[in-house]
Parts: sequence; structure tokens; C-alpha cells
Amino acid sequence: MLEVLKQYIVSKVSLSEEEVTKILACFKQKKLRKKQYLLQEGDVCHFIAFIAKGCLRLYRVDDKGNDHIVQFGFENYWMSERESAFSQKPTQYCIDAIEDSEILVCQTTDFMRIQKEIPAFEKMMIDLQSKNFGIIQKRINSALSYTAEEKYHELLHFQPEIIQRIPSTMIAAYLGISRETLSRIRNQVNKK
Amino acid sequence: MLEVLKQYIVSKVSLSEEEVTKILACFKQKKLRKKQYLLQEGDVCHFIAFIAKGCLRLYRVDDKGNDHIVQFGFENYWMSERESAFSQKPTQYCIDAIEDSEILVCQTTDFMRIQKEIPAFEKMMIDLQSKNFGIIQKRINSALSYTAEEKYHELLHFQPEIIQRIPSTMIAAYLGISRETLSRIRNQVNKK
DNA sequence: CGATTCTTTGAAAACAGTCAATCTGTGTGG
DNA sequence: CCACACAGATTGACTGTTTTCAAAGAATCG
Repeated sequence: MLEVLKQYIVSKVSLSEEEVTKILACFKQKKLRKKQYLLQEGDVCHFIAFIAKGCLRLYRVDDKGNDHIVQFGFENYWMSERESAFSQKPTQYCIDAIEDSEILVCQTTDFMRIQKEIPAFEKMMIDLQSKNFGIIQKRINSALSYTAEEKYHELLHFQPEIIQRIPSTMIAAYLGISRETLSRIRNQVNKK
Repeated sequence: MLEVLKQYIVSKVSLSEEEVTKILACFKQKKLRKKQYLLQEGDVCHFIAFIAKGCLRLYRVDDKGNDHIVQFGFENYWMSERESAFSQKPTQYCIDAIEDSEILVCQTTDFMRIQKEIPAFEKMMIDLQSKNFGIIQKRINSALSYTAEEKYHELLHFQPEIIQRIPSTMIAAYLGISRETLSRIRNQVNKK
């Protein structure tokens, strides 16, 4: 399972064998069953996780009990709640597994340390974060400007993996529309 | 004008006089007239700017010509289009001044350099970014889950400065609702 | 002061949400 | 292997919200 992370790292940056080993040493394997929590509202997030297999979600539950999904994570994605991890304050979000998953977990403190020790690794993470920033900006944009149908088509076009793998209730919670509306849109699309 | 940035920095981290001078040396003053662009769609963003006075917006124009505002920036805020700045690719966003403004501009390359040279400064920026991440996550959440009226109330509560300073057309573009709807909501609120 | 831009208001139409009922598929236990 | 229960997905009718369009009113700037 560590092998997946190793492959991921060497594909992104060139590091010595030694450095790679040092990085991998900070991670612990963990298996998550479907629906199992990795982080719950009120916890402080002390980790960053790499997804070797499966898929997770980061979401928030509102007063009425509805959840709103901020982000999905699949194989080769990182998952964390940065706000809490940096501020060391309790989070308002949850993370759980959508499928049985295998992840590699690193404590925030260790993660900061290896970033400092291995600048190339730090650079990789900074690049990733700025890319992420772009994605999240795009997401704000589409949430603000698109109709339900347009949101669905955007997803179909840019993240078809989500549509294939994720149950539709969750897709609705990700797009900010009701299950029923999503269902109707799907039907229309299929008829065409 | 550099004084504003200096005050900002020393209030956040403790640095030697020398280090502060080194940082300030990377910034150039620039005045922006109201409506003047700092970044246009298609440009590559090579800078990060500190707002000493005034206010700016980061936004995107869609196919129909409507703009959608991702972010406002006031005094003591940083403004940049990170995605483009990191990837060195043309941006899809615009930045312009909402009021006559005074900003301090630093080239991305210089900025990266001083971050490396002065770790405390880097830490300050990383902290800031994670805080920013939290804000942006909250923004996704409210865009997905709130009605127009709830969005307005949230703004009134958490960012009253925006309501006081920004013309309402732009507030609507920020909340993802039409000007007319915003106008009606304002009226209802005033009557109560 | 005139011109332009921004804001408000009304009425109709489009859109999406809610509720309730039905349908589908999956897995479980008898 | 079947019957049943359960969760998820679909459908229809209705309701409520938001947009759109058009027109009028207010504010701002040169």
C-alpha cells in the first residue's frame, strides 16, 4: 500500500531513495470500511491522508440535517481539513469513506517536518495546493452561476469519475441540488 | 504607503529590522483608479499584491457577459490569482479596482525568494492561506445550501464591510443572485 | 443640467424544492 | 431459492423561490 504513495511521489518529483524512504516512514496504513468516519465534527484534524484505494468525502451537516459535500477524494488524492489542521481548532466538517478504502495517514506535525526537510517534497505540495485552489475557485463559480442542469453537465464533462462512482444522493449534495431534481435531469439527458 | 505593509508584517510576526527592509524592498507602489484592471483574462499573473488602501475584486466573466465575483479584497488583504501565478498559465479571471486604490506589488519570483529566505514570513503566508482555505470552503457551503435571503444575512453578519462599501450589483454577483432579488431582500430586511 | 449608471418595482415565467407514492435493486434470513 | 425488508432512485402534483423583462425612479458624474 505504501507502494502506491511511492509511485505517486516519484512520478511527481525526483528524489533520492533515501528521501523517499524518509517520507514513507511518516505514514501509517489504515483501512476504512464504507461509511466509517475519518474525522467528525468537533474533532481537531491532526492528519493529512493519502488515498491509496477507495474514495472519501469531506462534507458538512447543516441545522436541518442535510449534508453538503465540499470535496470527494479518490485514489492518489490527499484528504485533510486544512482549516482545522492549521488552526488546531475543532472542525465543522466530517470526512468519511464512501467505499471500503485504504489510506496512508501522516500526522500534521510530521508532515510539516518532512516538508521542511525535503524542499522538493514541499514544492510538490505547494504546487498541488495552488492547483487545488484553482479547482475550488472554479467550484465557487459554478455554484454561483450555473443552473442545476449546467452544473450536472459540467460534472459530466470535467469529472465523469464522480458520476460513475458516487451514488446520486451524494452527487446532489455535491452540486447543491435536490435528489429529485438530479434524477429528472438525468432522465432528460438520457432521452436525448 | 510601504509603511502600511510594514505595520501589517510586524503585527503578525516578529522580524529583525533588516528582514523587514528586505521584504519591503521587493514591493513596488502602484495606484489604481476605480475600474482600472490589475489583471485581465488571458494574462499570466506574475504578481501578488498587498492592498494598502481601497478595494479590489477577483471575478470571472461568463459566456453571457455576466460577472461572478470570487473574492473582494480590502486594506490589509493580499490579492493574486494563485492558479495562474503558480502554473504560469493564462488566467480566466480578472482583477480590478472597485475604488481608487493604493497597492504594493511584488513579482511572484521575488515573493517566492523572500519566503524561502525568511522562514517566519513564509509561515505567515502559509497560515494566511490555510485561513483563506477555510473561508473559501465556507463560501462553497453557503453557495450550495443557502437561499438568497440566508446568503444575505450571512454576509450581513460575517462581512458587514462588504455591504457597506460595495455597490449592490457587485454584492449580487458575489452571492450568485440577481440584482433584483437582492434589492427585494434589502427592502424586506429594512421593513422589519 | 443632461447623460449615464444604478436601483427599485411589478407581473409573468422558469426553475427547483418538497412531499408522498411508487418502483427498483440488493442483501438477508428463513 | 424465495420472500421480505430496506435503501436508493424515480415520478407526479404542488408550492415557493428566483429569474427575467420592462418600466420607472434615484443617484452620480462630468
